[in-house]
Parts: sequence; C-alpha cells; structure tokens
Amino acid sequence: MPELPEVETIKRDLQELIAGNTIKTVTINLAKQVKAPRAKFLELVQGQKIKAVRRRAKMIIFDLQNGWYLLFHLKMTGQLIYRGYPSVSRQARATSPWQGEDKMILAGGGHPIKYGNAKDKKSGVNMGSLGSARDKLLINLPNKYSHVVFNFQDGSHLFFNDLRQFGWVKLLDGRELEKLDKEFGIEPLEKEFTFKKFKELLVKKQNKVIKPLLMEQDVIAGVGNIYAQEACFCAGVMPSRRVKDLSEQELNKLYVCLVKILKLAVAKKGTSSDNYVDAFGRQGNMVKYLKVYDRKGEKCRRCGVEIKVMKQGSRTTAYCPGCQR
DNA sequence: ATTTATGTTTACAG
DNA sequence: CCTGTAAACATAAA
Repeated sequence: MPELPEVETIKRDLQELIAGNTIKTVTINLAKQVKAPRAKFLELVQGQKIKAVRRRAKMIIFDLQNGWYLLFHLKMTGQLIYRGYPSVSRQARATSPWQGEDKMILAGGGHPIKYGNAKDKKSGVNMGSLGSARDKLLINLPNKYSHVVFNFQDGSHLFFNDLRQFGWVKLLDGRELEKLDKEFGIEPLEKEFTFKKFKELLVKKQNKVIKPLLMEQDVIAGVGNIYAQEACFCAGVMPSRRVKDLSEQELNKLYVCLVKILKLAVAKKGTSSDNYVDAFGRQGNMVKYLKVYDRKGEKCRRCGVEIKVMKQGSRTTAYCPGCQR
C-alpha cells in the first residue's frame, strides 16, 4: 500500500519513538518474511540499539548500533505498529490523542485492514464487533497478521503486520545497503530533484508512457499508483501520453504537480480510507484532496465530467476526460 | 458460490 | 532493450 508519503509519515513517527531504543528480543512468527537466516538475524539484531530511522523510496531503514541495517518494505498491506507507554517519549505522550486509559500509545501505521465481520481465529475476537479503528488495531496485538515482533528493552513492542504477506524485512551491511541505494532513482522531495533533472530523466525515456514511467522506482523513487495518477490529472496530461509527445510546458506542469502533491500528502499524513490509522491513530487526511484516484464514475471536481478508468499494465489509472489531454 | 480488485514488486515469456 | 502477464497472498465487494 504505502507510497512515499505514507512511508515518510511512518518513518517520522517511528524516528521520534524508537530511535534510541534497544531491541531485546525478536519474535519471528512467519519466517519467509524475514529475508535472512533466522539464527543470523537474531544474532545480529537482538541486543542492538536503533540509532536512527530513515526512509529510501518506499522502504524504512533502521540504523543499528553494530553497523548493520534493518530494512522494511510494506508492499501492499504491511504495517509497522508501535505499542508502548507514555514514558517512552514525552512528546509522543503530549501529541497522542489516546493518552490515558490503558496508558498505551500506538504509532506507526500502514495499510488499512478491513476486518469486516471475520473472526480472528487466534483470539476468537469477532472483529466486526469492534468499534473504532483504534480498537481494531489495539485490542488484538499481536494478532494473526503480526508476523514479526520487535520487543524493546523498555517493554514496548513494534509489530510488523502483513495481511497479504508480500512485505519483508532484510538485514544488510553497509556495502549491501549502498548497492541497494544505487538501484533506486532520485528522491522527489530532495533538493536535487529540480525541473532540469526531471526533464533529463524523462528525456532518456522518450518512448515510455508517462504514468507508468512516473512509477518506475529506478527513475523516481517512491511514487506509486495513487500519486502518479494525481500528478497527471493535476498537470492536465492524459496518463497514456508518451514522453516524446509532451511539450516543455506539460513536462514542467508534471514536475510542479508531482512535487506539490507529494508535499501535500506528507503534510496530510498520507492517504487513508476506512479504518486506516496512521501514526498515533490519526487518520491520514490526503484522501480529501485526491481528484481522480478511486473516483471512477464520480464527477470531476474541476469540470464535472465523469471520471473514467483505464488499465495500464496491470494497474488501474483513473483520469478525467474533460481535464486531461 | 465465483469472480474481481487491491495503494507493490519481481520473474518470466514473447 | 521493450511489453504484457502472472504470481506472491488474504480479504471484501460485486
């Protein structure tokens, strides 16, 4: 699920909460999501302090004290949910809407889990009977999707949940991290992402179709299906256009729009729907600002024409026939 | 009951 | 090189 803005949101909150924490033990419930031999993983991770939390593309990186790096990819449905106590972070206590009660705070986030009325076999809890989004996340941790759990020295926990089990956690040394870093493109929220640079990158791919191109991780890192669609709408460009047919002005609009939308999405703590909760249980608010994504059949907020969809590769692209040329 | 779709990425076939 | 498709998996909606 999460694209750059959602991963950035999770990263910021985790940085605040667990940087400085020491991992006492790790519980691995589903070994295939840990891309390292179990013994090696435990050996190198348990007892380590987390020096910092970072993001690259759609990945979260923990810098460990011993020089190794923990790398998470949430793919479609992964979540990193932190459950701790107010004493863990004074600032977290001050800003969490959930202080008091059982004295726990929650942070992290990820894909919404629509529990519907399914029963959690592990706990026997009927998820449909639960009320708020908070209940759904808090009550049942670890739940049947908690495939890896980091238990900190101070008694708090970080749950790596993943309904569809596509996500992973890796353990890399410095050289491997550097190598991986090179496989990804430019970070669109960094200073070096100028229009000149954007144009340079795209011009190398003259024959490509613009919307899927925006999602290519080795060109621009972190842009996924939602924000690529939104950038095309904002620029008034049909997602099926080829780079070679785009004017200078259209390229410039795409650049300005992409940066603007990503920044807005980070400020709004990402896109969310249903019972999704982002860090601290606050809902991401970006969904209000989406113009085409998930709006098939609805009227364009700008021109009133009905939003249509097309398939590009295996991904759905929504667009406005009135606003996009 | 069956089919389809899902915010990701990779592998593979042509 | 490019393109498109399936596949990893679970769930909800159609």
